[in-house]
Amino acid sequence: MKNKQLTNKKEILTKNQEIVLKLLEKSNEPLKAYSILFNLSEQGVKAPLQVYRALDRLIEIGKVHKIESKNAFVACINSNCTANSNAAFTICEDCDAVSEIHDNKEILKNLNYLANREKSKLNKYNLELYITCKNCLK
Amino acid sequence: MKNKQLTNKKEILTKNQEIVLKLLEKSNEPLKAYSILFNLSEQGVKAPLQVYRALDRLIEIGKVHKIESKNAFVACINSNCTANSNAAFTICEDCDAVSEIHDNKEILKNLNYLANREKSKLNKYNLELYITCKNCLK
DNA sequence: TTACATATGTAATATTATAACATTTAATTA
DNA sequence: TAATTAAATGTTATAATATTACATATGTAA
Ligand SMILES: [Zn+2]
Ligand SMILES: [Zn+2]
Ligand SMILES: [Zn+2]
Ligand SMILES: [Zn+2]
Repeated sequence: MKNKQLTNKKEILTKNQEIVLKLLEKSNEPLKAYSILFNLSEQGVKAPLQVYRALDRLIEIGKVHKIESKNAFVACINSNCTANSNAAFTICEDCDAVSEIHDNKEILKNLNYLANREKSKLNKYNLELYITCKNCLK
Repeated sequence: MKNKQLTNKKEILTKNQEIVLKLLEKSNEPLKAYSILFNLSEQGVKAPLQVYRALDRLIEIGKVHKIESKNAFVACINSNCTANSNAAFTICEDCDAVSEIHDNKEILKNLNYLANREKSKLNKYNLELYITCKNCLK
């Protein structure tokens, strides 16, 4: 048996998706698409499209998020995102450190309220908090 | 007296800033930088830099916001943004309508809480709510 | 097998944004 | 006022980000 049977088809990744995700997971900062491309050139990734296509899919299934204000990509560390595509990040304006916010039930509740107030339906959200982080405040 | 005296120096706009802001204010949707450029070509705006420089400044003083996930720009409709650079938007996934959220005190309170929880200081935030709007829900 | 959908490869090109440097205009100050 | 400095503008080129279009390959279902 080549590929073990998975209950969730979404979790079967193709080769390109796999190596892009691996790279993002071992990176400690968001990576840009062309940086991913250069990093993976020895693994057969030779064109922007290979990267963008893999990223598109990974984002679609919630394994990767795009930090819109940075045009950069991070692996998701919050198992819950897979379900709803929501994401919330803090971005330190001093040291550029980016981290995903885990416990965001309260946020979601508020945002749902905001959307409902205008009689519209919230599908997903993107939240970027620009902060000065603990270390940089010292 | 050519220019009336203003208490807040920030509100004196240069020619390019003025015409870019005017265009955004009369537009009913976010505009992309190159769309602004083409729109203003007859008014002497001939190079991307003229647009980007004006936008940078307008964003800095809170008169314009960038919708990061669309690389597009809108005039601020919330007098309060000038002070804090915060912005929150709803974006309809069906009809692309974008609108700025006015009353966001509650959001700010929540986000401050999130930042404080991690012992960091919130400087500003960018929030994009992807919704299905009132009209498109019908 | 055939038919279909999905994934991949490749080249070209579109879109968004900035760097570098020259010139002009406005604001300060000697 | 003239001289000095700072801010804004103009212009060209180029960098960085992302997509289109089309050819080929691979996997799946009938
Ligand atoms: Zn996540
Ligand atoms: Zn920091
Ligand atoms: Zn605003
Ligand atoms: Zn709509």
